[in-house]
This record gives sequence, C-alpha cells and structure tokens, in this order.
Amino acid sequence: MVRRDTRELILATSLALFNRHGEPNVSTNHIATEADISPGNLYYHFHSKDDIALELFKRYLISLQPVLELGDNERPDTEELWLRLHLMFETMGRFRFLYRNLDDLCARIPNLRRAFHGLLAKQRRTLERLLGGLVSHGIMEIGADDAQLLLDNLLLVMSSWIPFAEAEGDPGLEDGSILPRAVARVLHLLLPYLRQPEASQITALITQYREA
Amino acid sequence: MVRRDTRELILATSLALFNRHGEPNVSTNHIATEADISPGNLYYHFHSKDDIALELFKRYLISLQPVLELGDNERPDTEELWLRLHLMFETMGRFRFLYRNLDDLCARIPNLRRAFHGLLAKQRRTLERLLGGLVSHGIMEIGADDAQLLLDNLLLVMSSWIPFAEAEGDPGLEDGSILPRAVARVLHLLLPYLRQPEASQITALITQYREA
DNA sequence: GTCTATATCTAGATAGAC
DNA sequence: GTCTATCTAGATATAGAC
Repeated sequence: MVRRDTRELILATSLALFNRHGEPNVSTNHIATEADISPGNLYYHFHSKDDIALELFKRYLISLQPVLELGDNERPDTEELWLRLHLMFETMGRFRFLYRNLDDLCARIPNLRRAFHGLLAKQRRTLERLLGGLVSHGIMEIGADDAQLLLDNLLLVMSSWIPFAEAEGDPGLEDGSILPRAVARVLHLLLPYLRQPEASQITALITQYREA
Repeated sequence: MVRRDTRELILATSLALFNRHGEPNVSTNHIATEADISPGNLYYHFHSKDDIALELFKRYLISLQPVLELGDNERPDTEELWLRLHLMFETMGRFRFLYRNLDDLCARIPNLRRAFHGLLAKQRRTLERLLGGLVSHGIMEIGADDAQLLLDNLLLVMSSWIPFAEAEGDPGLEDGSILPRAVARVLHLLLPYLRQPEASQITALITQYREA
C-alpha cells in the first residue's frame, strides 16, 4: 500500500480489518502489522483502540450527513426515496463493523453511544419528513399511529440488516451485491401504504432490485 | 443461592451473567466467583467457555421447540398467532445474550452456527405455515412474492429486536416489559395484509400491547 | 468433585533510544 | 515520527493435592 499520512493509514487499515473480521477480533498489533508500522507508532497516533473506533464513527457520521440532510423546499417522491436509501445503505456498508458490534461498542465507549443515539434520532426525523412528504403529495396514505409503528420498524430494519446478513453468512456484504436486496426489503415495508401509480413503481423497483 | 447440581449451577449463573453483561464481557473466573465455586471446578464440568455457550444454545432450542411446533390439524388464527409470538419472544428474552453477539458466537463456534441456521430455517417454515393458515382461512390476503418479502422482514425483525433494544438502552429487557411492544411491532408488519374483522382485532391488540 | 496454585498466552499500552 | 523492547493485566485452561 502507498505510504500516506500515517494517521489516515491506520484508520483505513483498521476500517478494513474491522469490517472483515469484526472489531473484537482485531488487535492493535494486528492493525500495526497490516499497516506495516510498529505497535508503538500506532499508539503515538491514537490514545487507544477505542479512540480509533470513535474516530471511525465520526467519519461515518460525516459521510452520512449529506444523505440525511433534506433541503427545506425539497419535495420527496419515490425516486428521491430509493436514491436516499441506496446512498445510506452504501455508506452503512462501508462502516459495517459498527453495526456488527453496536451493543458492545456503545457499552464500552460512552461518546460513541451518545453519538449513535443522536444518529438514530436524526434518522427518525429524516424518515418522518420523507414520509410526511409522501403523504402531502398524496402518494402515501397512513394514519398517525400506523406511521409511528412503521417508523419504528423502518429504523429497526435499517439498523439490523447488516448484522443479520453477517449471521446468515451472506457473501454479498463484501462486494456490495447485498445492497439492492436491503433496499428492496425496506421499500417493501412502505408498499402497503402507497397509492397508485407509485405503488406499482415501487413494486417494479423491488422486483428489479431483487433480481439484480 | 441454593446449592444444586454444580453443572446446572454453572449454566444458570452463566446465563444470568451473559444476559446482564454480554457474553464477551464475562470471564470464566467471573462465572466461578459468582457461582461460588473455584475456576478449576468450572473446568471440571465444562471443557471450555464456548462449551457453556453451546450448551445454553441447546437449552434454548429445547425451550423453543414446543413453541415452533404446529400440530398437523392445527388451524392457526390471529389468537394463535399472538400467543405463539409472545411465547417465542419470552423464550428469546430469557436467552437474549445469544442474539446480542450472534455474529461472533457463530464465527467462533461452528456447531452453534449450524444450529442457528437450522433454527432460522425452522422458524421460516413455521411462519410460512402460520401465514398459509391465515390465507386458507380467508383471514389474510397476500401474493406469493409479497409473502416471501414479508417472511424475510418478519425473520429479520424477530431476530433483531433484542440487540436493537440493547443498543437503544431499553430498560424493559430486564423485567420483560418490552415483550408486548416487540409483539406489537411484529403484528404490525402483518396488519396490511389482514382482512376484516381480524385486522381490527389485531389493531386493538397492538394498541393494548403498546399501552401495557 | 472440588480446591489452590500456576502455566500460558495475548491483548492493550508505555518507555526510551534513534 | 518511528522503532524495539517491555510492562501489566486479565483471560483461558491445566496440574496436582485433598
């Protein structure tokens, strides 16, 4: 690997190893060896292993920011919806180690825990606005109670498809071929509440995605 | 704690600690101390820590067996459905450490991995039959493609509500007060495909469960 | 069956030379 | 900034007396 700034090299190497083997199974020595630096050097750049994980989480948040941001005068439609989901899932996939061991990372690193809760709240607001947009366009029809339960399930599925796929041993996590199926999964949750002709559009998208 | 058969004591203690702190955060010394026995004694009864986890998984499977079994002439209705779900989730909650670190347990313990995949397949078959029963009774109306996607999401949600609740820091995991909400969550996935009057029944159940 | 004592290993982290 | 060498802690697991 080309020698860039060492701190960035450590982060890139850690991310790759964490994603491949799972964060608990990657030691700092392991990272140093793979990055072709000494263990001491690693600790010159980072105070601890948790520090590396936390810094990666910050990068994750930054990557996600533009995907979660909705312009004030933006009018979300189904096209916009699947684009956002695809971008979001692609980003999550690049940092998938976070979701694989979310519970333990949150328990161990208070700052990460707080940041994750903030992210969940933000995701909920973004989804709420997206759904609200669909309703105001007459594309979606849903009651307030149903909308809350739907939001709960959307957040759960969006936060859990990665570890579930890992547990199932799905090979598509490595090469990204799982993404279309993950998006199809989420879109299918919305389908019952969509009116025509958007419902048919989404159905077509789902079919297309599943076959991809 | 009353002194029962030591092997059972170790299992009970391990289960409690694993659930409370997460399996990776509980050492064999920790278990021995809590069980009031020596570390050496623990290793007399179990070959390794993984052995304990695997034995607990077997107990989990045994507990789940009657819940997943459907009699041949059984006619699943909505009443049967919520009963099954409640029993299933209650059992999962008693062994929730398994779901909190499923990926790493599967990666580390091949036998557990195989057993879990077998369980997933069995759950899918049971759900398939339950849904099929609802359809044949005219309670549910759903196409073949939609049914497959619904099954996928049902399995995902059923396998993931525990770690998601842990990541959210939901206190209801300890005392079981989360169970009604978890069941409501799953029932809501089915709701769009139910006919009347069962749809209203389920809506009422969900409302009741959410308030509980 | 159970204990005490200990071997072995590996992880995270630091010290100090260069 | 980077390296080598090393410390420390804690985990799994075993040996051998009782």
